[in-house]
Amino acid sequence: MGAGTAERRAKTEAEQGHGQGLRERRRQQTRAEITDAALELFAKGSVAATTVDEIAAAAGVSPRTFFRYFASKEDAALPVHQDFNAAIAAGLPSVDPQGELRREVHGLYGLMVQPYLDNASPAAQRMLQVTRLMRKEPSLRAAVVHQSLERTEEVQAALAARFGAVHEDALELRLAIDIASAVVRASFDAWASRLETGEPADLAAIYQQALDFSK
Amino acid sequence: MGAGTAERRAKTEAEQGHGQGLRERRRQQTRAEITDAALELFAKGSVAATTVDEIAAAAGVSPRTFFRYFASKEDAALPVHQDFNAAIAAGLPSVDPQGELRREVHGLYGLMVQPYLDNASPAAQRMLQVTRLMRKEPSLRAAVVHQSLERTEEVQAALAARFGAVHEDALELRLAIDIASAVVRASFDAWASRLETGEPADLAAIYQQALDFSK
DNA sequence: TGCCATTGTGGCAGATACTGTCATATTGAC
DNA sequence: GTCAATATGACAGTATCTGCCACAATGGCA
Repeated sequence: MGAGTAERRAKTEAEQGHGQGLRERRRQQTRAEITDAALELFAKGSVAATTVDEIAAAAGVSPRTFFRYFASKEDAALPVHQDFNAAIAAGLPSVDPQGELRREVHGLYGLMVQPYLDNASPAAQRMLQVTRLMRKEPSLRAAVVHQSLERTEEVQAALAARFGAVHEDALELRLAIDIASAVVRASFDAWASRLETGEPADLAAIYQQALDFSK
Repeated sequence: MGAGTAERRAKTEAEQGHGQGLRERRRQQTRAEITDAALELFAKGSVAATTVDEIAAAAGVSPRTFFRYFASKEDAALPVHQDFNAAIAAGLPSVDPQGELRREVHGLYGLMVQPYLDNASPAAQRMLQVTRLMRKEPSLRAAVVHQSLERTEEVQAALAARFGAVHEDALELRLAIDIASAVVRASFDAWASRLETGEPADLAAIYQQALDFSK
């Protein structure tokens, strides 16, 4: 295994260039396979009728491993919504502590829709697929709300620190976050709903409408 | 049918006056006992550390019976929030289909806070106890949001029918409901929060502040 | 008052979700 | 090439929740 080993090493380090090492890339791949399996099974049958064991088998991993990637079968179908956490984290530094509360928070949550403005993009197609499924599955909607709730608590803490004494009252901050979150969710829902019925739907326009209405 | 039969009939109907018969009253009593047991155990330990078996034992019923009353241990602590459904149902007829959407929906959801405006009332004390517990227990918060989500779907259907063609667009209706719901939840939370820290707190004033802020 | 349909309850078995732990294999750094 | 870190799988165990059945309590009706 002399030359073979060296070869393997070189390959490994080259791969670190984009994916942080083979290990991490393999992890992302497994994660994606679980998600694909879950979405397919959910679409074929239903969320309730699909077991974790089935998803794990379809993805080629053990049930135990499934739970190392996702906390529940619902979460397996919604990794898209975890990207939201990244979007929020990335946008936090841009929040102006002196700015108007509602405006700043809407600006922050508006980042969530950015990646999906082009209906034809793969990201948008994926999001549409999930949102469509969500419209039929109450348990998925509940899971999204659950994720949203957890995110809310973190965002509130982060924003409270950032706004400091300007908004020491938690009431308005919490409300601003919940409203911004509702605007985003309603926009995605309406977007998927309209495309489902064949209507043309522009996510940017829908989001703007929702935003205006919320004020 | 003799006089005896008539007498029994009358007695039965008299009981229906407050409790709809002994059966229903007994049911309410059992329900309350389960809730009390759950709240006590949750407060003593934590929601996660408390099992359904323990709650059932403390309430003097079998675990099987527990699940005939509540779908989960979290729900057992939150029957208060099911009163919301009754409040909404009662208020639906008063919604003006010609009125402004946001205004009407806020009017409807505002009914939820009505029973708790007097801080000293037993209902308010009970609500405070639950809300305080909720602030420490993420799983209870999640359960409340879950109940809220289910209620939302029903309310949306009812209001869509009531508003008819005036608001054929689901986006604004959904958003109005979600915002009104968030206003109520944030108000209760701030109310409990301020009383917890010893501050004076007027639920009516807080709700008004939240309402103004949301516009 | 007595009969009967309805309804509440408990016990049991079982499916499913999830977690801790250990042994094993793979990866990656030196 | 060796060793530490990490990923996986298998296993056992706990908790949630449901269907089913037998039994008891209730309430309508003759």
